[in-house]
Amino acid sequence: MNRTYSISELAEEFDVTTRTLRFYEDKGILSPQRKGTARVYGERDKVRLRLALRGKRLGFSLDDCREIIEMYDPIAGNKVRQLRRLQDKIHEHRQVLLSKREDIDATLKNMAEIEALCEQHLATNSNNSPGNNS
Amino acid sequence: MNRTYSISELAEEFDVTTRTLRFYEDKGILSPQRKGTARVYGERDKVRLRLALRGKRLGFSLDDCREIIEMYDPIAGNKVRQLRRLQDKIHEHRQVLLSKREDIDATLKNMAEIEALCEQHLATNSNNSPGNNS
DNA sequence: TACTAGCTTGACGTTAACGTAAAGGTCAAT
DNA sequence: ATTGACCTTTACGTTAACGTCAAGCTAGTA
Repeated sequence: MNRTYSISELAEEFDVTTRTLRFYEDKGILSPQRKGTARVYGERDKVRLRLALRGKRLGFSLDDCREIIEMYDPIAGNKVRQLRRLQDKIHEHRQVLLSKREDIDATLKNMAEIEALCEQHLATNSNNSPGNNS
Repeated sequence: MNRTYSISELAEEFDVTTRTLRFYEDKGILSPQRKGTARVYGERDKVRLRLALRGKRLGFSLDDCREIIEMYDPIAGNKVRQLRRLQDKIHEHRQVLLSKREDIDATLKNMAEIEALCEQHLATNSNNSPGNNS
């Protein structure tokens, strides 16, 4: 249990390069243990990497990703002030995420419209289309 | 009707710089008319710019954005082959969009979980918290 | 012991998406 | 006719997110 991973193992599992993993470490996203000089990644790193890549897919910068990931960090022992700040951050990010989802839904709707036009044209043209029917 | 816009008018309306508009023209996203050497933007340009910015917010590259935008172009007169290719593109993009939406929903869910923990800690700490209550 | 596989730290190169200055054209108003 | 507010093109600069060597350490194996 509590398996660990070498840099190339982790890279292969997430389909990124080792360069990327070292770069993310520089950016404060990953912080593997060391065995001698070699990096040793654990569960925590896997989770954070997964979150970072998810953030990237949504168009967030790595700095944004780090900010978001840090919100997942242990809450226990936090002062009230810090908890309130965390709440604020959550609300901000939620707004961004919701507006992104609206963008997606609008785009999906457009796609559906185009697709409908597409099928309509295919229906009217399929009977008497000039030229190739290969 | 059919108002036109100077480059700085359009830039202000969409809160981008004129450099960005010229850059998008280089990228084939915008193609304004000319009055002398000056650019004159119309409705079509506004639509395409809006689509491009929406794509960017979702993390698409400008090249991707152009591809997507071109799917909105007039369908009339297309051969069956091209209509089928358009359908394929739509299906591809729909998959990408749907997976992005899953990422968003997963993140929103995480946020909700963190928020719950947050409020839980605030509830248990609010009575006997040490230190400042400013 | 020599070799290979895998790890390390630099450090310079690259691409996308602009920023930013330079040098100049145009047109209405003073 | 000169000023000022725009516009133009050209071109070099910048930032993020890595890619791509180079040079060297290190642990297991033939």
